Amino acid sequence: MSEFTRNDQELRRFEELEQLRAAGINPYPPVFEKTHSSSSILSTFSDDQPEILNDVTVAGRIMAIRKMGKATFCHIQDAEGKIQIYLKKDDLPIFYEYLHLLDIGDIIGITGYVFRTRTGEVSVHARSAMLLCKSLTPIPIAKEETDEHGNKIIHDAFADKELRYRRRYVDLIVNPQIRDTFRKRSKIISTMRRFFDDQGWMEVETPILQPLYGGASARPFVTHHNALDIELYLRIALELYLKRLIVGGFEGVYEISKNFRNEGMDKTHNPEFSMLEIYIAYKDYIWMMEMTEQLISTISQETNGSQTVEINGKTIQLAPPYRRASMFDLLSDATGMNLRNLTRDELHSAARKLNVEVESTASQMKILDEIFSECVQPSLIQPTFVMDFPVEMSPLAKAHRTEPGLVERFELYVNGSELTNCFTELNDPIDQRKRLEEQAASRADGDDEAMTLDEDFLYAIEVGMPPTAGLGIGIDRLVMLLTGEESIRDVLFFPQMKPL
RNA sequence: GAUCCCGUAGCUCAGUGGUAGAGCAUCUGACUUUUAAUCAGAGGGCCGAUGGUUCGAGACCAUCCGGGAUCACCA
Repeated sequence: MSEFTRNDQELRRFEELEQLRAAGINPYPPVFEKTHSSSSILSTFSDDQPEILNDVTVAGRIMAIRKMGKATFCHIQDAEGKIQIYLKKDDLPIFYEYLHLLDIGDIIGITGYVFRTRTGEVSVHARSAMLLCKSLTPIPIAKEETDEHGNKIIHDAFADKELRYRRRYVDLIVNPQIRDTFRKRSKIISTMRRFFDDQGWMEVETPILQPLYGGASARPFVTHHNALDIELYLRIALELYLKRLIVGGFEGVYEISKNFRNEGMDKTHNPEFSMLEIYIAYKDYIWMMEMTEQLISTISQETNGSQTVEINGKTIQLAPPYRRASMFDLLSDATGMNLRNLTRDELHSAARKLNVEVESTASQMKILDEIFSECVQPSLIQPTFVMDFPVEMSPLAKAHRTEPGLVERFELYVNGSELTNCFTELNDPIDQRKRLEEQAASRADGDDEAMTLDEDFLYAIEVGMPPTAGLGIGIDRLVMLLTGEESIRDVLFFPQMKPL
């Protein structure tokens, strides 16, 4: 980036690097053996028995230097936090000679004993010190102050959102509190895996590059395979391949992986995003509701040590059971109208009465969806299973066992947004073909998000899939819920950005 | 795609028509338990880009580029 226009601070660091090399110091040694982390020292230290920590070796990035002539204090930051280092010229005659060549951002290793300073901070008094990595470009310096009320004040924080996303590695150094979000993300996914593995369900991998895409309504990314000279699509969902594996005889399979959708970006959409999909043979969506409750509450407990989360002053209760309500009951509760089995014209006039704006060309499903999004969805703060959708909205879900025109499907809403999607999977090959042919027809009519007709998938369903329940969870949104982050960009290390 | 806001030093920001500023960071000096260390001094800028108005533009106008927020699209 600044490859050709180094600023004065960078140029000076290059000079320092040469001086260090000239002095016989390797600025990039290959290995360093730590014995302690910053947090382990801080939690172990005892004023009564300081000798317990008489010989510790720590390493980290220099975040602050306070030089006082023949003694210097600095703070180093490692994966777990910061600790103060006390460097005294008398104890480190050689290291102290080139201390002036070190900067904030450099990584050093220290061996010494732990003590408490006069002002009360547990610190490492260095007996030896060495440079582990010379930093050639300055990082923004955030300074923290604690005022008389104990409030933490941060000065000169690295706050430019764009730069923070583009240079996440700097963000992670300078704003280490965001590491917690990503630790939680990792914990959420590992807890999920363990939950499934404990049940004997198998993690699988299916193609990302697909000759046909399906399993959701979305526009795909297109790429090209040179050797075969064909177009390939980046998958928009995992569903159709995972169902093929249920056909193949596995009775519980799941995949946690990226999906790709070629659509707009905003606070809840990134072009690539992480999904869990899981399919369990011989189960239905009622069973899957209970499983989902157990899964979400377990993940919350493991991640936050609690089954409630606070978001914008709202306390959200994630302990089971969750409210269950049919889509049309929720609609009639919210609007005072029965919207089931209405014609398109009737739905248009209902939308007008409700002040819900819809395009004049909107289909029945589109209008229902709009009314639901406007009138019902924002009120679904506590976890709610919204059940039993119109068949036209769900071409891969099984017809409802008692309600004509509906399918056995639920979406779990929490804090006003959709978190999961589930159905009793359609395994009637005749019905499945009919539904996908209808999709193909609306596709031919210009709906470029309607599903494509995947003959091989239909063949698999004809071979025969046992009764099966399937569940999808948007991992990023789950992470947002459990970390309180309001933008998907804040739960992705490297959100999609426009190229510079 | 629409509307609003933003773009000035490495970072955070001030500067509403008259010689480019502050704090931190950086450099020099002092200081052997400091902690936003302190004290004394110094360097650092194509004010996002281009065009215009003006005697004079960082500021006003236009266009463009980049970003943010809200909305629309999108599950």
